Amino acid sequence: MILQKQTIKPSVFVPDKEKPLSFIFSYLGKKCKGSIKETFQSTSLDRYHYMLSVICRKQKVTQQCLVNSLGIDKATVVRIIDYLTEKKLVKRSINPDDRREHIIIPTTKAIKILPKIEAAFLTTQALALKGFSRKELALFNHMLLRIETNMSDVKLDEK
Amino acid sequence: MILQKQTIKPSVFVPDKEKPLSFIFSYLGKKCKGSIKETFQSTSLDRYHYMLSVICRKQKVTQQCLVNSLGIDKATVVRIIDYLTEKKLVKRSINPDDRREHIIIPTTKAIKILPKIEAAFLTTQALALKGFSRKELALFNHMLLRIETNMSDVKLDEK
DNA sequence: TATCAATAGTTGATAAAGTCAACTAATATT
DNA sequence: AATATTAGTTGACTTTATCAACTATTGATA
Repeated sequence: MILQKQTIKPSVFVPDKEKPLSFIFSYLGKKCKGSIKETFQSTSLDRYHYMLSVICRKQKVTQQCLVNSLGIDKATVVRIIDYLTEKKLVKRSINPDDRREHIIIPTTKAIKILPKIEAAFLTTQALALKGFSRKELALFNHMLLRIETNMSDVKLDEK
Repeated sequence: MILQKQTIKPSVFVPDKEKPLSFIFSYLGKKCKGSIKETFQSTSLDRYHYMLSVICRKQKVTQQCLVNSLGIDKATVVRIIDYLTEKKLVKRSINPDDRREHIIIPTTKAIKILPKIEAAFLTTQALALKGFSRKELALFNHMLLRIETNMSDVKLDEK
């Protein structure tokens, strides 16, 4: 007879009063990122998918604009743009109307992989929200929006 | 007359089809962590609030147990426990029933600040979910649970 | 118009948090 | 008794972030 050792292996996600929202959100965020990586198997880009999609979709994206869009530090943006430039996915271009600004231009390579990135977003979303009715989807989205509004004055914690 | 320059300053959180859940969750997670830090102003602990609360509340918490509870690498757990030990908030104690296991024991100092940590969790939660009816709260919680179940097979992305 | 303040971006030093592989010690399996 | 597995540790490394100091450019103002 095999005596299975009784180890404490609690579920990561037991809903109890004590589990803070910070953990739940961060945890689900990591899960979603993991899913996107699984779906978007590409040698050309292993991270910064959302950043690149913003660059591709918006017009005249400056680095400061990305700071505002993503809520990250400008120094971090510099390094990410360096990385994407190295990968030949974007180019910096000085704005003639304000020579301080660097407009980030996606390359054709980036434009090409954009649909795959967005497909990965949709696949992940479909996986996460599987079983949600149309009404529930709308409600959930609205709830997230309300939460964001409620927390708009709170500083981000980037660690 | 002051000519206000028209910069592109989009809201961080515009709900559109293209904004991936990964970003929304991570973003709200950071917001919540920021709120907890704001609320829990303490010299004794600036991070790992949730980790410490799990240690305080559960019985016989081993490091492996924390790996399972928080979904993080065992090497990371080692370093966090080192940090908490240095701060005199926990102690390692070898389990006599299985001398491989280190049971993490909270100190009285940790037990003392636990209510403050939990109060910060509740304050943040109240802020985030402000305006939610009792019914909506239950629904939201249930939706998060469904999402977690949907994604249980997906690997985490720890970056 | 000259001066000063503000803004966009860069850089360097540093910190936090994670990875992976190799390792020890203890326990479980066969 | 030999081997496999598990818990924890360590070292080298990577990613992602911070902050402060810096340049270049533009805006405000006296």
